[in-house]
Amino acid sequence: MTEPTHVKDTTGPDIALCAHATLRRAMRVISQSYDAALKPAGLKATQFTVLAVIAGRDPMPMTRLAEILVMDRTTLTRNLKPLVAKGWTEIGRERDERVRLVSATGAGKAVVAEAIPLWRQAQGQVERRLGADRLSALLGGLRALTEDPRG
Amino acid sequence: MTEPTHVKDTTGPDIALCAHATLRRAMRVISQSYDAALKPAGLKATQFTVLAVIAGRDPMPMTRLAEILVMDRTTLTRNLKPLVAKGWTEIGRERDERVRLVSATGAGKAVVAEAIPLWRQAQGQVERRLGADRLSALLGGLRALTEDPRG
DNA sequence: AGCGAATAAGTGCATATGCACCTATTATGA
DNA sequence: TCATAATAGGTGCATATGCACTTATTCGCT
Repeated sequence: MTEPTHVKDTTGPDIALCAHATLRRAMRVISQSYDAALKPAGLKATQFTVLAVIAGRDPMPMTRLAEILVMDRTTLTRNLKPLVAKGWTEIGRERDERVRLVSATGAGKAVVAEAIPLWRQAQGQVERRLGADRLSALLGGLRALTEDPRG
Repeated sequence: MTEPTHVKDTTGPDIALCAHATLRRAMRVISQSYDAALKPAGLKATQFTVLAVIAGRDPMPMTRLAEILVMDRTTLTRNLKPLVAKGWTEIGRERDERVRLVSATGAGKAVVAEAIPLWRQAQGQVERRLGADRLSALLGGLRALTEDPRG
């Protein structure tokens, strides 16, 4: 690879072409949109994502959940804290004392159910904005960015 | 960080279709890639973005910089702290005592120059992965997501 | 049985993020 | 001029993020 990007001056690369800067900027904007939509349910967007995944599955080890969420294990540990504090998530044990089994409580599943229509609002806004096709292509590109080259 | 895994959810919305979850997941992966590439320069990816923008412009008020970066004003205040602490950024004053003028020091501009080849590495990886056309389309979609509907 | 490797998870540190609320300064208008 | 609004910015609180390091438990092998 010779010239991956075009940098026209000596002061810096064009931030508009930077995949990281563009992603992070979009993430900030979209997060606020989803956070606002989910506010009536008392959930942040990130918490909704975690809780929705937990709610649809059997209790599973932290590391497994982190894999599913493509999230650092130690980040997950802390992201679960407010969910446990609110009684939406439980941390259980099994024979192997090293393992923590994460699961959603009844209240947790109820909150997810309550939040789904709110989530749909935010998701609908994005869809209307880009169009279903463009959004689908966008998410596909993001997934391609995220996938393990070896996987 | 862990490897991506297929997510199938029978009770809630499919997280794979959620714009927020997909964006955030991609952001985590890409951030780590850029952070790792920029590590030799002693910069995080977010710091590089801020510093690169500052370095290419005249001193400007915090609020103006926050607008350019599409970043919350109070987030910017704190993001500048480590940059000031390392002597890469300066906060100046003008006649209007309310205003803080943000600018890059000589050392700050030097660090950006040092980091640009490292940034190119990370950017090149992403380009090779998706192809220039797909990456261009992806970033275009992300910008469309970020833009103010009212212009 | 017992030792070392592997595995599962937590902590310390530093940064990133944004809302609600606050202070300080400047502009405005009766 | 002075009360008030508008503007620029900071703080407190809570969460999100991940690397380096640590602890606890189990596995594998001899």
